[in-house]
Amino acid sequence: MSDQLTSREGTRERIVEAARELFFEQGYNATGMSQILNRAEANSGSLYHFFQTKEDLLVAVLEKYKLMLCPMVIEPAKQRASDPVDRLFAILMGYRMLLEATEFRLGCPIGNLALELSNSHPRARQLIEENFEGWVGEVRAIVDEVSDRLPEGMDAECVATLLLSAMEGGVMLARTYRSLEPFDRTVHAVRLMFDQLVRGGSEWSAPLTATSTP
Amino acid sequence: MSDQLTSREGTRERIVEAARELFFEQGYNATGMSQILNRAEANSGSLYHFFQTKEDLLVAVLEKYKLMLCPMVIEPAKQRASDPVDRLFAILMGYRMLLEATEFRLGCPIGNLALELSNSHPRARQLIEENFEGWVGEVRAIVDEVSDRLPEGMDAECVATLLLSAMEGGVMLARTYRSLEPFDRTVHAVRLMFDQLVRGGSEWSAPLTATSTP
DNA sequence: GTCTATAACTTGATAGAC
DNA sequence: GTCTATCAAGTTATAGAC
Repeated sequence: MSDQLTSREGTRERIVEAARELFFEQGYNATGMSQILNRAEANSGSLYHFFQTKEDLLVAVLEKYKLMLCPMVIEPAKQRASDPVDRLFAILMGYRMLLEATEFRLGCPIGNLALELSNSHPRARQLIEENFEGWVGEVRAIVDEVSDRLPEGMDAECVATLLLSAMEGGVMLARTYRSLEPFDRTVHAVRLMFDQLVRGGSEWSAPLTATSTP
Repeated sequence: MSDQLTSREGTRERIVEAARELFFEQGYNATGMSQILNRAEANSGSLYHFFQTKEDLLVAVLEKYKLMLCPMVIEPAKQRASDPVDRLFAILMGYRMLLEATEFRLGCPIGNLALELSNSHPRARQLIEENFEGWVGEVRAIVDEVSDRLPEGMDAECVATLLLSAMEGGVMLARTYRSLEPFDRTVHAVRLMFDQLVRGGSEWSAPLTATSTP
């Protein structure tokens, strides 16, 4: 760290951040390099000094998202709730808050790029996969805390994957409908099923097997 | 019908179909008009005779998808299963089959366009909403057949919305991972929760209230 | 590392003959 | 309704001075 006296890295970071915001708001193909340069207040020469192609810049954005997962998504949710199950839904509520605050313009930046680029940009696809994998890993770690209460045939990986799918789908519907209702309906359905699944929630810790009464 | 002797409508339909395929495979912004003309084997003059702008063509594609929902998605699934709950999951399996057949290149054409265009193309956003609304309506009608077995606090609209969100999220993950595993995990989790929710499936029709034993 | 100017190409869309 | 030719603007990327 601090290995070189040269370059405060200010310009590079400004460019990555501008690209990140614009890709988030408009998508990758709809965002032009000139637009990125405007927002970053940088010049073409600077951009292509750091990144050889537009796709290289996209890669840098997706690397940044991997670093942002915990400080921006996971930790804030953990601070808002202490019970494991509540923490899972606090993560989902983070996306709900963003949808509301931006009037449905912003949802999940990764999901945004996933469908647009998975067929055409292999390096981006790989990094998007790693971003999803990070999300599922963090969420699975929380689910693991209550995994003794999961019924047979259901493991923490399954639950975490469902939470990610439901979140991404719910965000997609909310942005399309410009309403929180489909997102809320999705989360409500998951929560209700979830409560039946990890029967009893945090108060009880009695492990459950196939057929049992509350 | 057959109101005019002129124009067999062949060209217009070829253009719409070519655009539909390319938007599905590549997205809207990544598809150029010239590419559409190539695939449709038509000329620029013909295209702009039928559609004033690229967005007008997109609108025609989304109108076509509304007509395709039942014959291409709902009815085939209904033919593959007779029990209502099985029919719901047969619809999801339709998307799984498409993912598999296209090696994860094609998932849901509407979800594809939803995230790309919801911020920037109001007319498209409205039509995408109508497509989702059609899907949820068809699925809700199936859920209604077992709605007497849903627990308190859960209605058919909620269940149908969860199924759409889970499908869209599952498709997104499968296309990103280039694997059916995340899709299957998602569906498996929903199915397990579902079976607990509409306890017993089609054999039993005993309505359930809050706390009860299997 | 940053600047300006611009190359090389593609884009969505149009004009006008047929 | 179809054709060819083409426009103006925008695209990603580069060149070369500073």
